Amino acid sequence: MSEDPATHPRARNRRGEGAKLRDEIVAAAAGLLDETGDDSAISLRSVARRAGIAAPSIYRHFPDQAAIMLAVTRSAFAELDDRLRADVAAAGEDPRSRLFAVCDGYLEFAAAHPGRYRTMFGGFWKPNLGESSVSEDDLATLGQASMELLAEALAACADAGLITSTDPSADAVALWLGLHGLAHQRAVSPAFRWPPDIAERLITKLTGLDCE
Amino acid sequence: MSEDPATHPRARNRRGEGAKLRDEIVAAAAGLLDETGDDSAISLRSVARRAGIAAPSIYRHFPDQAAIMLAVTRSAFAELDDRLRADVAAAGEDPRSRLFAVCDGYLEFAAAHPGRYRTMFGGFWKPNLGESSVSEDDLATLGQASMELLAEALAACADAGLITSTDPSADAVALWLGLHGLAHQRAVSPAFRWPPDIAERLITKLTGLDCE
DNA sequence: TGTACATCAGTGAACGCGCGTTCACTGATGTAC
DNA sequence: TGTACATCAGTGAACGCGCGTTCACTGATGTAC
Repeated sequence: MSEDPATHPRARNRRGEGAKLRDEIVAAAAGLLDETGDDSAISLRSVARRAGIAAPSIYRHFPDQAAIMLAVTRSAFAELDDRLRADVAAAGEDPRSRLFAVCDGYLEFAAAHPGRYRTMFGGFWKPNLGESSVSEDDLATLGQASMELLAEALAACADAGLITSTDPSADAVALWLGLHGLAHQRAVSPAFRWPPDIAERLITKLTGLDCE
Repeated sequence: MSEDPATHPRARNRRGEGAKLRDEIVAAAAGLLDETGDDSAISLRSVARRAGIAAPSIYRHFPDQAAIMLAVTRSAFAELDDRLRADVAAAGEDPRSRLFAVCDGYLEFAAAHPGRYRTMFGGFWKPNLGESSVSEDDLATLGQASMELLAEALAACADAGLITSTDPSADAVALWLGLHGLAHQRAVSPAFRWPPDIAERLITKLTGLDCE
């Protein structure tokens, strides 16, 4: 990362450390996404260029180009999940603080990585299933962990009597949809004049809790 | 439309009616979007093939490929706006019915044309501004009409005392974000097990009105 | 300790493809005289 | 009314490009003896 690939092509890994390149490839793709915000800018060749390697070198680590996209998406979801878990842990024991921590963390992640966020949830890049190495299951399980984290935080508020809900898991989906709508659309249309308190407004309405 | 372009290439327009082809090109692009749901499947050449014409014929009507995307997006927004206006007019004078008519119409449009919806709001296909014929203003004004329609319907409910709002226009944005989150994510992940009442749940929370 | 060799990380050249765009054109149709 | 001609709608061939992928390869590094 400290080397400029254009001038110092990159040192080859030592024997037995070839797997390191795999991570560098994923990082290069994530970097491209964050910078261009356009997943059509991610080609096997552009990722290779950015990683400072020849295009065919990718095939030692990924069977095809869809596999790179899956790997970068998976790693982005894992990063989101880690972040949310850390946020909720840092929020202490109060269910209400924990719920807000998840919501805020979610929105901050999307704001910090709009390009990656769009790729995670945009539903484009979808490989021609069957022609590529990526299966339907690979895609279906992607957002699950973060969704469950949100559902747990909301259920804890219901258990504590802070909110009343006829169906906490459906309410969690509704809350997530609102967060997603905001996160996604802010990534897509940063120029829109968003009301400054739009996040609090949305969260308040969807959780039934005041933001204080 | 009744002709199969593969077998009957299409009759050339009469003199003075060349502009008809413009509409056919836009319709072909919209058709591709609805069928494939993938805006990378829309190339100048794929649109030409579908319209039953040679690729260069497009240049009589559009300066470049970004202009086609803008035209098809514009026409999709116009279609959505027309639909919502018709729905709200059909709902009569009750502000509450009118508001629900806009919300339901919005979600139905997205469900009926998921591919087009993703292209309208997905924020991909964004042309390299400056290199193409499409300007930033062209993009900024796109969703405005429908957004205003929603804001008016919500403001009418506030005026009628059906809801209390500290800021009706910000609440309209929040409501729209929820609708968009649901519309978008249903288009992207139709396989997810959405709670059956998710739309009512979301609209109830965001408007502060019961769906009865 | 020295050396032959298998393994491993990564490369360079080439392929066929679909793309956006350009160019000079064709042939039907309406119009001026 | 007939005919020459300008206009218009649309075409076919070609271009250069970046793409994903394949192939046979290179050269450094660790290991067996």
